Parts: sequence; structure tokens; C-alpha cells
Amino acid sequence: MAYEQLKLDNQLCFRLYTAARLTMGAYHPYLDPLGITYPQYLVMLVLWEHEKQTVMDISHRLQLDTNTVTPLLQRMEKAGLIKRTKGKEDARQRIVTLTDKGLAMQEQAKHIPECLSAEILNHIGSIEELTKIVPTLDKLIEGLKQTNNEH
Amino acid sequence: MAYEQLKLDNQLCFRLYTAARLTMGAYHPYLDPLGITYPQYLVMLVLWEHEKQTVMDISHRLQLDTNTVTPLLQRMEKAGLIKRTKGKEDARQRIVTLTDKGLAMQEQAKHIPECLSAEILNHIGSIEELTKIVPTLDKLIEGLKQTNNEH
DNA sequence: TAATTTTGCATCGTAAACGATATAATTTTT
DNA sequence: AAAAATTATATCGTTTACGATGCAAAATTA
Repeated sequence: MAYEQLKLDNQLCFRLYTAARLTMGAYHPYLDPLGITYPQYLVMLVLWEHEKQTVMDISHRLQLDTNTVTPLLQRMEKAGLIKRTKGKEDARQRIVTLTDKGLAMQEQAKHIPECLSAEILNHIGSIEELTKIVPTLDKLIEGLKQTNNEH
Repeated sequence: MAYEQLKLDNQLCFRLYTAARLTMGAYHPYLDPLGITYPQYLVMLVLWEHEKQTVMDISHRLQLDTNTVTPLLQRMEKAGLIKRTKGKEDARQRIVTLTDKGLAMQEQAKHIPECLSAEILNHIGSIEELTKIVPTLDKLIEGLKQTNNEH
């Protein structure tokens, strides 16, 4: 028999892992019509907030490394959502900007958050219960950033 | 400027996504010596609880599809952690069992959960705050399972 | 019993993640 | 200024995820 602490039901990380995957799945019906994936949607959110950003700005914001973000951006450029131009002052940098198509997509996307809230609300009862866990998740994320930096 | 609801900081899913990734990163120093990845660790947890399971048992337990689990199990078999035998009553099934090596790994792994708790505790203050969000995550997961089944 | 459907698993293709490494441009040091 | 170190991004290889499809064994129906 398993040690108590090794039981799957006692694992917080497994819950986060599952919740994250299933939530991404819930976005599918809304992102498919736009032709983007969930990570690409996150990049769009970042760019809709600030039009002009470097690869590093984006990867910092999403807590992803450039080796994940670069191919992501390359695919998005291919899809005509963004442009990647060489930086003028610093030629190492790549400046990422939205195309007209990328900018226009914001209008189609603006209802997605409320659609998702409504969908979850159908099955869970109260959205407040979910917003209540946000500060804890933020603390966890901050803690993990430090933990992971130490190794 | 972005619509308020489209701001990254207002996205619960982004938090789950980030928290899950960073937590998996925190497991790295403990799983590397064992030569397994986090999803493989999850499979081990499942098998340590019940020695003998079909591919479907495991994929149900982890909320993953067989097209994810099968290659995972193939790699784990190659690594000598599990065996996959054809089912006797039902020849379609694959019965997954632990090898001696896989069973023995439990002893090396039994301290991992407390190590991780301690590590997080260092940076976050109280573990209770984390356990408090578990019921909400469970409700969210259950709700999302249904939501995703409808589409 | 033969035909059909369903089920359990596997394979394929694509997109993430991420460690390791490479490369070119900038900074810092000598 | 030349050399060394750092920085920003990109490339490569492996492992996940997951939609789509295939296939053989069982279960169901005709």
C-alpha cells in the first residue's frame, strides 16, 4: 500500500495541473473560431495591453522562457497576427507588434472572459468562491518563482 | 487600450497555468535523481496505490486521454519501471504493473511531498492557506469535466 | 451466426514546454 | 581599442498534450 503522502488525492500540484489543462480545454470552443491556441491567446492579451514589446517583455510577463516564446511568436507571425522587427537601438532585440488582423481580433475576443465565467458558473455555483483563491495562487506563484530561481 | 476583462492580471486560468508549470519546475530537483518526469511521477503515484491497472484506469485517474498515456507508458516501460501485458479476459486491454525497480522507487520518493511542502513553506508562510483552496479547485475541476464533456 | 457498433488502445501530426547549446550584438573589463 | 563577459534571441532534441484517425477485440443487434 502507498504512503499516505504519496496518494494522488493528497497532491496539490496534481489539482493545479488538472485544473489548468481542463480550463484550457474550456477555452477551446472560443479560441478555435479565432484560429489561435491558449498560449497564443495569452500572447495576444499581453500585446493588447501594450502594443509594442520585446520577446523578453512577453516572456517575462508570461513566465515563459524565450525558447518557448520564440517559436510561438514565429507561428503567430506566420498566421499574420503579429510582426517581428529588429530593434533599432539594440539590434539583438526583436520588437513584436500587432498587425491589423491581430488588433482587430480584440473585438472578437472581448466576450470570451464572460463566456467562460458563465460556463463555469453553470457548474460550480459561485464565481466569488473562485476569486477567493486568487490571492493564494498569486502568493504561491511568487514563492515558486523564488524557489525555482534558487536551483 | 485593452478591455478590462482582457487584462492578463484578471485571468484565473493564467494563474492556474503558471502555478501548475512552476510547481512542476519545483519537482525537478527531486525527480531528476529518479530519472522521471512529473507526468511519469503521477503515473507512479497511481500505480503505487493500485499495483495492477489498465491503460484506461490510469488515464481516467489522471484525466488524460490514452493518446497521451500510451506513449508515456511506453517510455516508462523502456526505462524499466513498468510492464505492459495483454489482458487475459479482454484482449483489448493492456494491464500495467510495476517492475521491482518501479516498486522500489517508492522508497526513494516517499519524502518528496514533505520536501516540496517545506520548500514552499519557506516562501509563502502557511501551508494551511494552500490547503484551503483545495476544495475550490476540486469543485472547479468537477465543473470543468462536465463543461468539457458537453462540447 | 453474420453484420454492426462499441470499446480499448495505438499511431500520427502539430503545438507547447523546457534543458542545452549556439550566435550575434552590446557591455564590461583589461 | 582589444579581449572577455553578458545579454537577447534562436535552434535543437525530448517529452508532453491532444485532435484525428486506425485497428483489432468485444459486445450488441439483426
